[in-house]
Amino acid sequence: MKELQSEYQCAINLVIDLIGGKWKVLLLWHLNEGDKRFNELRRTIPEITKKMLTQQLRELEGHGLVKRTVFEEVPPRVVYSTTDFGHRLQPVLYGMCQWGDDYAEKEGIQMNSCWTGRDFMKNKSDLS
Amino acid sequence: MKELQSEYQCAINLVIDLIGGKWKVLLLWHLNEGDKRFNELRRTIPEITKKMLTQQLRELEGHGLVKRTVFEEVPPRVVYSTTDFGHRLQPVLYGMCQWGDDYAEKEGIQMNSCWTGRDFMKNKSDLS
DNA sequence: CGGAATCCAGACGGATACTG
DNA sequence: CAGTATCCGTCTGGATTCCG
Repeated sequence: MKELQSEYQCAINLVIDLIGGKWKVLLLWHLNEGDKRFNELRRTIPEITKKMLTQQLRELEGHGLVKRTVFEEVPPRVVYSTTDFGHRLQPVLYGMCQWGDDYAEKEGIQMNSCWTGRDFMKNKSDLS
Repeated sequence: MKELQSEYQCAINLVIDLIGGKWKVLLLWHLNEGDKRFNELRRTIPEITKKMLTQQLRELEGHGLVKRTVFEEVPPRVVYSTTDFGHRLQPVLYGMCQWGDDYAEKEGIQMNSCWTGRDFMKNKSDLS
């Protein structure tokens, strides 16, 4: 488990320690859609291994960005969701996504089935 | 040099490839304050080694987020700045910083001299 | 001043086997 | 189903030295 420092020069450094790395932002993004089970996340992100998924979810949980709920059933069911604080990151993730979309368009990079910034926008206006 | 994929599942993945890692977000954040020379960046971020600084700046340049300008003088002078597109990420970085500040406050983490989201806010209202 | 080259440790990530 | 445990290779990042 990655320990935070007791002191930071700049908030950006803290943010990098909290959500840096290859998977965390992606996990938070997908969890913002709604609660997800372990294997549901694996299907959503096929490239991640069980080991990495467990590890990253545990760190997010440890830093209070993700909540892990265990239902004592057989077979066991575990549901992951963002905490209120983790959820507060959503506008930022959304901004990142939009910026990424713009970059992809500018550079002619193909974007696939996944939930993108534009989809999100469309979805929001559908709701209103 | 990290090559981008020709196709992405999700814009977030593209964004991670563009500005992921330990240094890029921090560099873009500092470059948004204004153009900076190589050793100026080193002083701003004392923990980064020359190798990493060069490497990360080159990748940012290669992806069109940072511009590198060489002045043919003795001693040589090289100035780095954000491109227009790199600059478009600023609101996102600002949002990250604010969120990080909130986290630090919530968790009682000390924040130091560096340019933070709040400082930025203060600065903007000073200008207006 | 602004790098490049080299070497090395540790983090990251894959495969496989096992478990309540 | 939702993990743990272990082994192992790759690869990123850090320290140091050298260079025009």
